[in-house]
Amino acid sequence: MNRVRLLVFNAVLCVLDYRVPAGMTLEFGAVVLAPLGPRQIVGIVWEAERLPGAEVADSKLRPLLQVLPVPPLSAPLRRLIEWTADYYCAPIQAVARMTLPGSAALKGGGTTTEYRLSDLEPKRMTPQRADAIDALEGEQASIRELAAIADVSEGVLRGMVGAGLLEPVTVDLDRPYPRALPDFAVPELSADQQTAADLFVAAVTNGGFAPFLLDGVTGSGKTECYFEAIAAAIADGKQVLVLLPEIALTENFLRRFEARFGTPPVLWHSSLKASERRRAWRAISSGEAQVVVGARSALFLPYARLGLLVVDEAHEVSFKQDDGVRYNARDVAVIRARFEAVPVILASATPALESMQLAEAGVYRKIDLPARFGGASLPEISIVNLCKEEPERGRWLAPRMVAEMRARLEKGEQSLLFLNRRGYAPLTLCRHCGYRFQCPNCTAWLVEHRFSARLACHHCGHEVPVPDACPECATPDCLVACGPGVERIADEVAELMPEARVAMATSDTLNTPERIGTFVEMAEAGLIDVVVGTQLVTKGYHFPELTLVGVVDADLGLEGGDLRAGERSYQLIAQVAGRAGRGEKPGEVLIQTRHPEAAVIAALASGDRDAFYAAEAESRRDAGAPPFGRWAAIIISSENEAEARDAARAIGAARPNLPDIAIHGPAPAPMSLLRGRYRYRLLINARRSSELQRVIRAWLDPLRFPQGVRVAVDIDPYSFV
DNA sequence: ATTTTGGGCACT
DNA sequence: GTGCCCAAAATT
Repeated sequence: MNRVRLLVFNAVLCVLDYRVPAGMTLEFGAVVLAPLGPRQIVGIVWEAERLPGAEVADSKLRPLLQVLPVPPLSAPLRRLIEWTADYYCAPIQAVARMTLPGSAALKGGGTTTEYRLSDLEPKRMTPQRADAIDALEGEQASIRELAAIADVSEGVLRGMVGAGLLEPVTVDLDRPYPRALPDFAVPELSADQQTAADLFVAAVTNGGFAPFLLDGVTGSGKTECYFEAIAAAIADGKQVLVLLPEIALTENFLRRFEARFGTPPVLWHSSLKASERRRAWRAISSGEAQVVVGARSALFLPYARLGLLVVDEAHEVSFKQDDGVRYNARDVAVIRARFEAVPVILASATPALESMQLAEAGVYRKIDLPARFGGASLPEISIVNLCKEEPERGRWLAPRMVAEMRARLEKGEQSLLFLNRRGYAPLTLCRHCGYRFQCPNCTAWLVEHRFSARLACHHCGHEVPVPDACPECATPDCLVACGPGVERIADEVAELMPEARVAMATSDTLNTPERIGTFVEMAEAGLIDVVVGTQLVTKGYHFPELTLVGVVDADLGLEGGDLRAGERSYQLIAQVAGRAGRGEKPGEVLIQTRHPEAAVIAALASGDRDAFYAAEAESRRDAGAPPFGRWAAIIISSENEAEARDAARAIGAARPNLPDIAIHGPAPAPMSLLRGRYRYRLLINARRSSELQRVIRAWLDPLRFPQGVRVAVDIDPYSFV
């Protein structure tokens, strides 16, 4: 009797045994189609001893239907899936699901029909058709995508297909990508860069696990260094994965990549269209995709010949996924490199404390790139103490900030104001009765967006038009905006310096590649005097005339008691400071704060990064926080408040009593209502040596909860909401 | 998660 | 007995 154990993508079933029909050959990792009741499901053939499950009698087993025509998942990837599920207390099938595309992409082969403008002379012309013909010049895509591009209905385009104005083109779904050329444009490197690049290249050529921490200030040329490692890998026929935070912001990165290798990389991110996702997945799993640039979800794909992993901006908190499987892509990338026996490069100008500690402990090899490439000097940083230099009433920019901006304007240079808060004002209230606009689905104020005349929740997307009168007391014109957002700062600049050309750079204004492109072109051409932006502006842009960076509120990120708040503030401000003086002219940075004595601010002002890490390490040691101790959170949520509370109490009642593990709660989470779900939370603080995951599993596994109650475990949480 | 089943109940 | 609704059981 030939039986196999499958890992199936089903929340409850997880493990199912099947009979192998005569003539079917299987290996571990094979992706197969199996019958389940009247349906068919996809499963992965797994080592039975690694997937615990009750033995089912041979007589109950049904035969597998077929082996799907994709390469089997490799042993290192299977071990990575097991490790991730184990470490993050996540269901293994939820982790495994991240490696496979939708089931259609597993079937292989196939074509799709796209459309483009034909040469035919239009007989009947309508305004919509004229618009479409204008907008679709040079485009080729599905009807739906063309309709989005031209901003006309699909009906209009179908009519044009009928009239022969659009012609169908049959496209191979799995058409190959253009080849990246390792020697397309080999750059001149500085001595420091060359040393680093040589080390990376040697590590790639030799193979084997080799973790590097590439530490270099903004503008020191980290990218060029690891591009050489990429070149070595693809010259060897190996694949490379480059993980980046927020893939939408990589226009600049892609241009640099194309300039170096002659073609763009294969992209992987959440907003790929189904056909693009499928094409990329098949190229990745077949080994044809040479360099994949992706967001954290690209980490679990089944690379056929992985030779190098790069995590750029490795300190970024967005590598921590906060829904579904709560993993940290930076940490898992190092584990994957170990299982695959390949080098991994973590690149950052402001590495996470955890990474610094691992480098100090000798686990990572630390490579420093001290100088700014091209001789540009680091900006001068000074502090504006808002307690002493107060802005005028109702304003947020201190007189010194305004004076410096005016000086830049007169010289024809640019200023950048950084405030990590979208919209006009974070809170709106009624002057008459004190009513505050709150999100009905979340524990959060509604943020006024004056641009779109709406009040919006930044957590769930809830939006209402700004009303004329207070909804509580019906007093007209009584609403006051409290606190600043970037829109309000932009207004303030426009009032103070009416002659200045002000541009806002937030995810609300720069939400398409076209808009980003226009913004960058205008800023580079000197058509913008002042940029007011959120964290969107902290990386990637290089404006030669930018000589002043103003941080509007350096204390903003320090609120909320998040254990990484200090580090995150430091990183954000250091990154945005790095925007100043990247050209010929030296840059200056002004930081507005009410707490100039705070460790973060003092370290920024003195430029003493080591002092910051030392202070941060000490406060983490005191708090038992990583890397000295460990934190975990259990988050219980339900649409029904009583159910969530009862489940949280049941978990609290079953808490283990152990000497080296402290358990706090359950208590309502700081955001006790999020996207319509009531949330309770327990926090667990443990010694580094404790077997935290095993304890949590033994604690939660026996408990059962009503349907609708979700219990999520967050190991090494970043967000404490 | 999805599908099947079976019990309880109203109605013919 | 039949149809219908909903909860419980089964799915390998």
